[in-house]
Amino acid sequence: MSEMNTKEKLLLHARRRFWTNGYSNVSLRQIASAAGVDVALVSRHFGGKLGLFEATLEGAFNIFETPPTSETELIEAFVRLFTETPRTQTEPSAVTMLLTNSFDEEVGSLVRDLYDRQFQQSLRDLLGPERAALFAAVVFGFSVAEKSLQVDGIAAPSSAEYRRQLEHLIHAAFSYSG
Amino acid sequence: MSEMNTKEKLLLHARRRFWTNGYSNVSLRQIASAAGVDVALVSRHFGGKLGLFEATLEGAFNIFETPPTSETELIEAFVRLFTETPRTQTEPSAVTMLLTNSFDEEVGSLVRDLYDRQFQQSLRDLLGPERAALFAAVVFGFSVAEKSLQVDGIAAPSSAEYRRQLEHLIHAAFSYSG
DNA sequence: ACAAATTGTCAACACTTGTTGACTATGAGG
DNA sequence: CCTCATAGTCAACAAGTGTTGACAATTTGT
Repeated sequence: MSEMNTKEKLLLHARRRFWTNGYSNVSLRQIASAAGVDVALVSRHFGGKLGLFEATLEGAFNIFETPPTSETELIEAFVRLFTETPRTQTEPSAVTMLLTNSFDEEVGSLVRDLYDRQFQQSLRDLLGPERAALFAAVVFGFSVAEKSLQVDGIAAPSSAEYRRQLEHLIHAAFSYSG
Repeated sequence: MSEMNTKEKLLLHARRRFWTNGYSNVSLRQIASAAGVDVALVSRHFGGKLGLFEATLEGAFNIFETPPTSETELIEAFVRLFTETPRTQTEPSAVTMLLTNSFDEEVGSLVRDLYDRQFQQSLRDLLGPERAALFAAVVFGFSVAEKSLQVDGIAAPSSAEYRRQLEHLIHAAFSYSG
């Protein structure tokens, strides 16, 4: 970690804190301190707090090596986004980022638009609006119950049981006929 | 609204702002200003910011006239909690409150504990941990997709179609066998 | 080696935050 | 009427916010 330059260090810790605690609940001094760097360098490298946050969104939903063509391919990638975390196990996932930031007054619309443009849109094109919506609802509900409310009875993510529960509901979403 | 005393006015606007924007994202001055009241009166009447927030949680999950005894009764009440808002249509719902506050560092555990103690607990007792969890996941997913991400394809709440979509997924959650 | 651009350091800025204390109504009980 | 607790007003506080400018250090290009 010491072999990163300042920009990378800031970006790493910014993503960690912004994604898990929400944009408005994190101060630049907290991030800079965690990165072992002066606060002023944020404005220098990223133009300000908002610029730093936007930089953390780079490739947030970029989970395809190649754009998906079939339903199964897209669904598989989607499930992967929600069950795995981007780098290590301790890093917050893109789903957590959505839950903590989509309500924020300053970056809420930014985050929602990004999600819709980079993800929900392709879901809609492939599945149609109703099934795409139910699909997203199911998969987000799982994340909320697990990450946000920490409801008992939901298996640990990345476990086989978790996938089984999730796929059961996904199947239900697909069997919906408006 | 002018026939309310200061304490009631503060409570009303505090609930509105705390529940829709999250505890840390709202300042006492915003609330006091919206209520047309001096800031210092918050500490006078509620002891401080945290006391005011806790006061807004009074009866947040209190949607039963009488405690539910059957599954259908409990499910009905649960669906009502998620599709209706407590007072008027413009007031934030308890679900919104959970989504905006359960991640907060200062009040997150408070809110999560309250939800579990006052709601998920009785769900678990009646349905067992797995089905209770899936049930909560389904119903929360709906709220996230609608309120937080504003996904297209999900019908407006309190519409018949919304209930139909929701009940379809709920039925799926109940048909799960671990 | 020199000049120039980039990167880092430090202190200050204007502003907002929650909270407190002194002071002034206001109104009820003796 | 006087007293006194409750309610409201106002100004200040220490702490924390994002951002900026002046300066030093370091790296880069020639």
